[in-house]
Amino acid sequence: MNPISKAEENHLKAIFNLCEEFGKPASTNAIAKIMKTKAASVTAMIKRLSEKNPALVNHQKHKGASLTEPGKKIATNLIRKHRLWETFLVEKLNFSWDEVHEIAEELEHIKAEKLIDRLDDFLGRPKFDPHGDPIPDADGNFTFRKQILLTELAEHKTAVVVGVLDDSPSFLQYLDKLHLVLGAKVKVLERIEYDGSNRILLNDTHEQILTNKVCQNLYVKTL
Amino acid sequence: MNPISKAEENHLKAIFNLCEEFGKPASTNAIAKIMKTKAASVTAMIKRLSEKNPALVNHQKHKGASLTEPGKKIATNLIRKHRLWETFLVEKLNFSWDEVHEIAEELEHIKAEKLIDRLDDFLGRPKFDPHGDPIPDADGNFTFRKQILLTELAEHKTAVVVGVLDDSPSFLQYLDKLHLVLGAKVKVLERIEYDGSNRILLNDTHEQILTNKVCQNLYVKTL
DNA sequence: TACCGTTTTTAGATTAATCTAAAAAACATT
DNA sequence: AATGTTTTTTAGATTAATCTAAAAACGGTA
Ligand SMILES: [Mn+2]
Ligand SMILES: [Mn+2]
Ligand SMILES: [Mn+2]
Ligand SMILES: [Mn+2]
Repeated sequence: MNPISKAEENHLKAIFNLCEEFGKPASTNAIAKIMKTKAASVTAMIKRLSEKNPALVNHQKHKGASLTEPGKKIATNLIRKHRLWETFLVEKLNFSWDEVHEIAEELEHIKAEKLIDRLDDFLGRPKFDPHGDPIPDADGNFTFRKQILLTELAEHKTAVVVGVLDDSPSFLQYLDKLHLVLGAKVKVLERIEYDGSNRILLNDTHEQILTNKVCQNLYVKTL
Repeated sequence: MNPISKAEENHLKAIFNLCEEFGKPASTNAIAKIMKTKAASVTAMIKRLSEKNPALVNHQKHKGASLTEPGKKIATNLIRKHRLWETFLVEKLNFSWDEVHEIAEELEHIKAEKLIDRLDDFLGRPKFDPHGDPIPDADGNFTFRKQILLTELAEHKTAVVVGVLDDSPSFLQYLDKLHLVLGAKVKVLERIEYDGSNRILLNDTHEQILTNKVCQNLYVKTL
């Protein structure tokens, strides 16, 4: 019964992410939305995953799904693989940060522990991926980093861009246009009350306006 | 009807290789053997592939299968991907030549033209893979190289190892043990009539005996 | 607490990819 | 040409992964 299929892996990852985000079991509907399938299909999948040996998800009817320890192990390993491949694509193959997610979505399902460990070495055991998301180590431990949204940075304070909340291609491309790449230095010169937009100083040199929406999706770390 | 599945791709590759090797349509049984399935399953798959739009295989009942031009395009592109990934694994991730086939068997199915072209660039557009097999370019053209089996090299002649016919891990590992890697220089000192074994001089320094079976699976190129 | 809208599950169907067993066709050998 | 063996195809079944439609359960509000 063992080898885990791509569909099963993607469900596990969806459940993991939803549980992390909301701190409670993932609903059938929410999972279906991520998987681009229907709630009925998710119910069937959850049933199969919870009957695996060992069980990969916990599930009581109408109460949502969460992962067991073996399930979490698989999910974090998928995230590890996804983020390492994204890093490879950006660092070694010169892809831009908005192009790599889709491809990594496929590469993450390649099953060869040795491959991913060698890739990790080749990349110099990076701790964060091109979007600033932490890459779990082989044991599933994430590196925690104190970060806040740019909307939470006090006026007149300076910080460095370290990640994004929204990682959609359109947002990432827009950030490129604004020169807001990882590592960029931003100082909040003025927060405009009227519409929540922010006048910022970029890399000590350029002044520009960032909408509230942009600032709500940018993670920064104070110096 | 379009996106081609992994199972379909593997069948196309099997048909391509069989047609190349024997110069005639591939039999259901031969394909089944490569795919590790049954003849009945292959018949079903061939039917589906020949009813695709465009058709990928030519097939008349009881007469074997061969590829159409669109089918050949897909097959050579798979071979290109397989061999580029093998090269990546050996050159960049320090895998040995006997470990890479299985992993490449999975990686070859990742669908992203840009990925494979970038990988090709990253590797320096190699013409041959770690087993000495030619890597087709993006248009499907293979680099031809004049090569013979070591059994065909005349006594007292010198040549360089450029490839293997058998690429099974056990043979490759045995070659490593014999220091018969790609690029090694071999001179046939004596061909022993009794059992077809060969006394050779390796890299101008070491003398050793190679069985007929080994020599029948080693490609060399005269200087 | 009874009702109503929403969410989840069940029931039943479909498609791809495989299997086994049986029938049909092709091939080979007297 | 007749017969027997091998190969290929057909028929029918199975499993994973999905769907739609209907039934059941849940949760909030009157
Ligand atoms: Mn995925
Ligand atoms: Mn990422
Ligand atoms: Mn393959
Ligand atoms: Mn190879």
